[in-house]
Parts: sequence; C-alpha cells; structure tokens
Amino acid sequence: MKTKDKIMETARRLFNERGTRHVTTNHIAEQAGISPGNLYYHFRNKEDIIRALFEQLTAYGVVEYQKVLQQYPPGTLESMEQTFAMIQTFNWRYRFFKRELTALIMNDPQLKARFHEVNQMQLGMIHQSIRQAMEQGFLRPLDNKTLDLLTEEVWLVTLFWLNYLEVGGEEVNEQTLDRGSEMLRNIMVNYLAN
Amino acid sequence: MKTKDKIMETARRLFNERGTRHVTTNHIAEQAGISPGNLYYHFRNKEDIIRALFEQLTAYGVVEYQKVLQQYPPGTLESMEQTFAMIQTFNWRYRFFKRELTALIMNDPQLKARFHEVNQMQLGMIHQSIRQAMEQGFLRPLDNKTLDLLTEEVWLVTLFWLNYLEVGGEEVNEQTLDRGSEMLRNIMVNYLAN
Amino acid sequence: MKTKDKIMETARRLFNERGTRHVTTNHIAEQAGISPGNLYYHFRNKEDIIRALFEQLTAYGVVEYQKVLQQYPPGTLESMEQTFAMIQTFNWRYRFFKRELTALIMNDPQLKARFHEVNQMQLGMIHQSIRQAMEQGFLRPLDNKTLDLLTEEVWLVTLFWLNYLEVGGEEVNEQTLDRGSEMLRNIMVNYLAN
Amino acid sequence: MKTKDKIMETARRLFNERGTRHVTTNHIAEQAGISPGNLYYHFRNKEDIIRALFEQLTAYGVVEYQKVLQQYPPGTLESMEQTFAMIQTFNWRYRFFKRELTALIMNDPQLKARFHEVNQMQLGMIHQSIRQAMEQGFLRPLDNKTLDLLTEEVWLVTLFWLNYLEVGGEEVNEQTLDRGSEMLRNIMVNYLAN
DNA sequence: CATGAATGAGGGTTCATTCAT
DNA sequence: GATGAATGAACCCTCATTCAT
Repeated sequence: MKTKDKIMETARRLFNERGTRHVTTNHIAEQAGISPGNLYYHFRNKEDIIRALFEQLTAYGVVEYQKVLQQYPPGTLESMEQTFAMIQTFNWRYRFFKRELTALIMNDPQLKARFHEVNQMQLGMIHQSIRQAMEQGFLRPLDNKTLDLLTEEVWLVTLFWLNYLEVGGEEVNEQTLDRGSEMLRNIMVNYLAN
Repeated sequence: MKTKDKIMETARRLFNERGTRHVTTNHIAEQAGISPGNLYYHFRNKEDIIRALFEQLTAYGVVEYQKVLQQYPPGTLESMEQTFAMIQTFNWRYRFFKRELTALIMNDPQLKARFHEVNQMQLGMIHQSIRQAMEQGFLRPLDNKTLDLLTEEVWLVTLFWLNYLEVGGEEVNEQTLDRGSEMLRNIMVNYLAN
Repeated sequence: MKTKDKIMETARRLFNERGTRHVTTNHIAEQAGISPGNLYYHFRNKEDIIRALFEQLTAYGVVEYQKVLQQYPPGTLESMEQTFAMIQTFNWRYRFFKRELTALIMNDPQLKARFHEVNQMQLGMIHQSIRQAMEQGFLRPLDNKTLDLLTEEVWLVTLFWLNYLEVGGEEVNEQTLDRGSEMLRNIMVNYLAN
Repeated sequence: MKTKDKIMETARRLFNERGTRHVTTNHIAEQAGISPGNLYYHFRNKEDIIRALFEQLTAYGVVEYQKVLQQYPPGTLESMEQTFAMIQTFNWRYRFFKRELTALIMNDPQLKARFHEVNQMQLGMIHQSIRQAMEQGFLRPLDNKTLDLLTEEVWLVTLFWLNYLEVGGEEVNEQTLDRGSEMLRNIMVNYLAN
C-alpha cells in the first residue's frame, strides 16, 4: 500500500474511533508507521486529509451506484433499497464524516462547496429515479410538489439513518440497518401504483 | 442577568456561530465580560457548560410542550405540527448541539446518558400522541410495527430537519422550516382516517 | 472551637494528607465550613497559616517537654527516651512540616528565621541534657568534640526518624516508633558509665 | 550536548535553586534555550523529568560505588567513609530530590515504587558491607539486632546529613561535609574490634 | 465576623506545522 | 520520499487573593 493510502486508511479509522478533534496528525503518522514530516509531504494539512477522504467516499459511491443500476432495473423498489444499503455502507465506513458534517463544512469552505455539489447530484439522482419509477408505472402519478417532498424524505432518511442510530445509542448492525430499509419501504409503499 | 446565565447565553451564541471546537473558555469569558477564573467559578469546565445548555434546552422544551398540549387537542395533526415547529425553534436556538451531537456525546459519557434518557422520553411522547390520534379516530388503525416505524420516521425528521437544511446549504427561515412541516404532513396524510 | 482554630486544624489535617502544594486555601475554607473570605480575615495568607501551625507545634512542644522533665529526672536515659517519643508525636501530628521543611523555609524567610531560632534552642537543650547526664555520672566523661557530635547525632535521629520511616515506605505506628527509640538507646548505650 | 541532557541539567539546577514547586516547565525550556513544545517532545511532563533525574542519580551512584570498591577494600572504615562522601556529592548535586523526597513520592506512585526499590538495594549494600567488616575482623562480632540497627543508623545519617545541614542553616562545604564523616566515624568507632 | 462572587496572572500541556538533514 | 527534532501560539484550567455587601 502506498504511503498516501496508508495515511488515509489510518486517518479514516482513527477519525471514526475518536472524532477528528481528538486525532492529531502526529497520531495518524505514528499509527501509519511514518514520520510527521512525511505526512505533510503527502498532504498539505489535516483538512486536506479530510477532503481527500470525502473524495474517496464520493468516488467509491459513484462506482458502486453504477453496479447497483446494472443489477437492478432503475426505478424499482429493489434498486432503491440496494442504493440505500450501499450508501449506509459508506456512511458507516466514513462515519466520522456525517457525524461531524456541519462542523466540518462550517470551517472549510472548500469542503463545503464540494459537498454541496455532490449532495445536489445525489438528490438529483434520487429525484430522477423516483420519476422513472412513476413513468414506468411502479408508482402512482404524483404532482411535482409531492414528488419533491418524497425525494427529500428519502434523502433525509438515507443521509441521517446512521446518525439516528448513533444518537439513539443503538448499535449499527445488519438488523438496525435493515430497520432503515424497512422505514424507506414503509414510506414508498404509500405511493405504489394500486 | 445573573453571571451564570450570561455565560450560558454567550456560550450558546458562540457555539452556534463557530462550533464548540473553535470557541475557547477564555473567549466565552471575554465576550461575557467576565474573567476566565469567574467562568470556572460557575462551571467546572467547558463540557459542564454544554451539559447545562442541554438541560436548559430540555427544560424549556418540556414547558413549551405543555403549552402546545393546552392549546391544541393532543393527537391531532395540529398539535403534531405545532410540536414540530416548537422543537425546530429550540433546535435552531441550540443548533450547535444537534449539529455536533454525536461528537459531543462520544466524548462525554455523562451527556450521553442524559441525552438518551431525554431522547427516549421524547420518542415515547410521539408514540403516545400517534396512538391517541388513532384511538380518537383521526388516524386509521395501524398495526404495531407500522406504528413504531411511523413514530421513528416522525422523530427522525423532527431531529434532523435543521441539519438537513444546514448541510444542504439552505438558509433556515420561516419558509424552509415550513417545508419541514409540509414533509411531516405529507407523511401523516397517508395514515389519516378517510 | 474558634474559627481560627478550625482553620488551623483543617489545614494541618489536609497538609498532612496531601502536602501543602496540593491543598488550596479555598479547599481549607470549604473543609472548615467557612468562606474563603473569612479565612483571609483570620490569616493574611497561606504562609501565615503554616507559620501559625509551626508556632503551635513549638508551643505545645515546650509545654510537653516541661511535663517530661517533671516526671523523669533530667539527664537520665528515661527522660531522653520520653522526650524522643514526645517529639515523634508532634512530628507525626505536623508531619507535613518536617516533610517539606527545606522547601518551606526556602520560600519564607520569616519562617526560616523562626525555625532556626527554635532549632538552636532544642539543640541546646539536648546538649545540656547530655552534659547533665555526664555530670551526674550516668554517662562516662566525654571530651567536647565527642559531646557535640553525640548531641547532633541524637538530634538528627530525632528530627528525621519519621522522614526515614516515610521514605522507606514503612507505616508509622507504635512498633516503628519504638524502633527509633531503640536506635537512640543503641547510640547512648556506648556512652554509659559502666 | 543533547537537548534531552540540556533539559535535565537545566531542570536539576533550577530545582536545586528554587524547589520543584517554583520552577515551571516554561521556565526550564526558556533557560535551556528551547521552546516549551520541545521540552514536551522529550519528556511527557514535569514528573517525567524528575523521574529521569532520579534514574540519572541512581545510575551515576552505581558507577561511582564500583569505583570506591575498587580503590578501597570493602568492609573497611575507609571504604565506608568514601562511600559516604560519594553519596553526599550526589545528594548535593540533586539536593532538590532529598529535600522534597516525601512530597515527591507522595504524588508520584511510579517514582515512589522506584525509589523504594533503590533504597532497599542501598540498605542491603550497607548491611552487607558491615557484615563483611565483621567477618574480616575489622568490627567486633554483633548480634543480628544490633547489626540491623547499626545499618539503619548509618543509612539514616547518610540519607539526611545534607538535610540536617540545610535545615540548620549551615552552608554545605568541605568542612560541614567532613563533620558528617566524623559523625559516621564516631558511630563506627564504638564497634571496632578490640 | 462572615460571605462568596470575582480577579487575572500564570501553570502545565497540546498540536498543527516546519525544516534541516 | 522520508525523518524527527523543533516551534510557538494557544488551550484549558488553577488558585491565592480581594472586596463589595
């Protein structure tokens, strides 16, 4: 594994375990088995590592989303649930990120801009996917406002389900992740075509 | 205003503006117009201030909830919307708290325990309020599992609506808060008794 | 009990338990059940309390020494042993003092001067007591130099026996205090008139 | 000189001059000509420096003791006096240590354990050295109890002679150190063979 | 005599970051 | 690419002491 990757992996792990605040760059370097100076050769600063991790998360997400779309017909309930499950995997893998999201983007305009970009894209994808389901007759016809609200509802649950579990003190495991899926299904079921 | 209150008000404001991480105790003291030592006369440490703010938030919430219940018949859509609106007010007033929630409770076991306690209580109140609505015929009969899911759905939206707006880069104002209400209504409308 | 005495008793106890460094004036006040301000009404500062405790120790010592001299003929082994035992009682009761002695007098010239005064007096008393024992025939005749050395030997053991036990990790109890007496006897036995 | 050594040398000097209590880490750093952060790069905290100084003192002591044993036949009066003189050198060089000994080990369990270890070892060496002197006929035969008491007497004087001088307000110089030697000789002379 | 809120200098310590090697 | 000693501003917090009441 390249040094740069070693740093990112270590940082991700430690950030998840203790929060970005309580993980120092020297600590990351030590755990990665390199010197502090070397860390700064590969990254300009701590925020730079966080940004890199976000890009990694995003890139992985795009790839995995393509895979889901290839396996499950877009616009079906199955594809939505698979997408949800996939996103939860990343939300868990990079859980420090969603956990501290607001704080992180509050102090890093660059990250903020980038996150908004990606966020808009993802919202758009959900929007489109619901419209497709409608057009293909899986869902009953919805007016624009309802469609928008439904889109946001789905996205809100997807974004914050892990946070919801964490602040509720629930362990994150197959069962609790499934409950998130169930909630999504419970939302969608009201819009199924007859 | 008592010094203790002055500290809490100042801390709340600064935490909201910059995040707990970037607000130092000396800074709070300075902005509150007192000496650093005096701050520590009233609070044992920074976490102690955060805990006090959480208790304040909770206490206010209980009082306001009683007011809502007196004005609107419990179990009605109106009472649920009013409760939602009321909670958003507090979520906004103490927005640093929900924003950094996971990080905060990760590093303060005392706060963690207390938050869970309150969280359970609030979940319970929503659960009960939905059941009442059902029993009074506002909502159609729901099996237990659906009732539980609906409860959590409502709570998740209530908890994270502000976060959702913030990470989406949307301003928090009457209009965007109303959109949250609309989302709730959109959820509930599917369960109304015809 | 008068407030002033309450302060001194509390201070003595806490100093013994934790060392002067780790006992704050606020802590003394709290434990004595008075306000910090009140403490400063009775004593000018922390050093003032320590000085007062030293004077107390000295005054008690003088009184007790008189009692010993009344019960046991001056210049006898018995009187020396009783004096030793009596001093150990005070060394224990005010053990923080001997423990931190050098540090304390290093930073308080007033205490330093006073301690030297008392110390000289006590050395003089031992000197005289040994000379008396010699003159009365309990001890064999000693030249001046030997007499001086013996005096200092006795005084050194008396001063530091408790310290010796403490740094050795030994509990201070009747048995270990007796061992100090034995040591003294072991020293004196070599000078007894046959 | 290495930075670590520079820190230790500076700390030792300042501790001796003003007592550990009145020497701050920033002060040590400043006097050593380095930054506060650098001091903490080499030592975890102030106690760590004190512990390191104790280890240094101990290590030097072991080396010097070997030298004494090589120059003077073990078990002779000369070797005992040389050992005493050597220890006084270190007691002086690290005088803050013996001065504040009880206070230091009271607040640092690690140092306490280590000191006890070393202290036991040293007591053992004196014990053995006296027994050797006995077996070689320098000293007259002693019963076990007397041998133990004599050992402790020698050790007590060795440990506290400098303290004795300091609290007595006497300067530490060749003459006053010699008086310590004389006292030791005065003790031993009573146990010489015929 | 007594209270207790208030002061503020300064203590130990941290940590993102740099830079000579 | 990599090392690791070094920087220094800043952080949280302490505590002897004061003073209005």
